[in-house]
Amino acid sequence: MISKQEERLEKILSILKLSNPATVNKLAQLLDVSHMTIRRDVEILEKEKRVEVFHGGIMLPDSHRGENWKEYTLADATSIMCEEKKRIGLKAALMLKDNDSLILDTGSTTEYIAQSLNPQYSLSIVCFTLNALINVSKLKKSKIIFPGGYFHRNTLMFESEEGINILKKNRAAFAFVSASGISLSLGVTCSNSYERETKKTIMESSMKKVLVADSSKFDVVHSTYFAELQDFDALITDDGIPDSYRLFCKNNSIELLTV
Amino acid sequence: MISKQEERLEKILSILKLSNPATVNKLAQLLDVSHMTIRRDVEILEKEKRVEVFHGGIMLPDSHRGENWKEYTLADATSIMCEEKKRIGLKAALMLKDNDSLILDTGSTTEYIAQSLNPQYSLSIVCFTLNALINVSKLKKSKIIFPGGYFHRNTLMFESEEGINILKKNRAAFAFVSASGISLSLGVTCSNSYERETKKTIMESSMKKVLVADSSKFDVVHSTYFAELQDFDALITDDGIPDSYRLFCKNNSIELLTV
DNA sequence: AAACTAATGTTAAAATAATAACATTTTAGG
DNA sequence: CCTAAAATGTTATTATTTTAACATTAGTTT
Repeated sequence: MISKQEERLEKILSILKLSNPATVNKLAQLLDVSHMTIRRDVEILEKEKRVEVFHGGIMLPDSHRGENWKEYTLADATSIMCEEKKRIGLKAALMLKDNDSLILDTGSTTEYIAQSLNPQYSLSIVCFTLNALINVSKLKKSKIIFPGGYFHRNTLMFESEEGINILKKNRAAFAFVSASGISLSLGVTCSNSYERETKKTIMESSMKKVLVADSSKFDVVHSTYFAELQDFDALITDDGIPDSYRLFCKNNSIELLTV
Repeated sequence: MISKQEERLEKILSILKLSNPATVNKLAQLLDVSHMTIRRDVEILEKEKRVEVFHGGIMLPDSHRGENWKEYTLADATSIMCEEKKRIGLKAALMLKDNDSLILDTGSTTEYIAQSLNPQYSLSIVCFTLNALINVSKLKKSKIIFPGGYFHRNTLMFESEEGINILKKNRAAFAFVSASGISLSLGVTCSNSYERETKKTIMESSMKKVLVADSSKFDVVHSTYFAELQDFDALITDDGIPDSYRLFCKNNSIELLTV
């Protein structure tokens, strides 16, 4: 025998699937019971982790929706320089106009670019990471090229010799390149040697090369060298960077955008 | 000139992307403004249909959320033969043991295979579609190879000459191949010509070739021919298939698994 | 810099939601 | 059919959120 309550629990979940979140009163009205009954039901569902409750509403937990991004993102709201990265990403996206082509390098900053791209534009986008791919695949009007290869779980990057060959066949108006270290004396570096060939090829295939990096990356050196700062046409960062870099950009006619 | 308010509006949307829904107070605290400022901002966003407001919180409308996982799946619970496909997918996944290698073809049935793979196993997986990739990327112990290339939005498939080359470098114990038509006289067919090269190469690179297809695909022909039924070592389907195929499998020592 | 305007902040009152205690109804067992 | 227990409903209280009116601050113009 199935109890009335069990039936209601399922009905509540069904309702939530269709309109998430819902209020206690709405559920009470729909199921024709008092708000306290709904509260008691919801309490059970919450203990079983089947719903999440907050003041004013009930909703399905992330895991029961498509929303469990955490698996596919490097962009963590609690991470350092998160706000700066978001601003940098937005600034980069705003450089583009309809019908532009771009190459998106790896990293969390470039993920914010992907999130900020205008869905109304018909862009041509090349990218290399699962997090970027998931974001750009939503852009219905844009053409997506994903060179692919072997998966590196920590960076969510795919890379291969053949992927490089696909990249070499393509050209882009813009390349948005990330870095984990930028130094005036030792150049621009990243953390993983497998990134090097891709990054170098990105630079060779694009017209306007834009370095995107928050200020924590400056005067920092990582293991793998892939470019000099003067190889870039523009730099988007936040205003925490040392003055020496401002001067260097001025002297080398690198467009400096601080957000 | 971009106003402070416009900046905040974007920030609010960014925050919502990462934690949906959010309360007015949370936003006020994060953005370091008063709750009234947030309210006035949210009012604007609501008028522009960019957020939805309810007593106790603000959230992104469905279309702007990660919740629309429909973007990344071919497996629609309301589609025909859905239950059969799920059972076929599970049966296929159960053929595997730890440390096995496999190639996952395109389609909704193979998506169910991806969903059914054992996360405890250390598998080596090659796949070609975004929907499969999103599922297998969760398998933390498995190695993922994604040949990549040009994106076809309707099938979520990526394909390219270079992708084929990556595939040729790899071998797998199992290939799970899908089809949109199976006929004794006209062979095994799919709907898109761009799938052909990939499918043929999958067959060449794998030891045990398993055709996965629900019974609605039998005695059906589609535009692109890529294999004969006897090229397969096993067939997983439901028991709605015509007897002629049962006989054919027996005569050609194709292992027939019905679920 | 003064005056004006727009934006933001403060506060208190009103509306809504959550909680708790108790009343009523329903259900199951004898 | 009666009783006890469980489930549900009612009501009052408390907590939270929303609204609205007004005060303050920041930005612009002259």
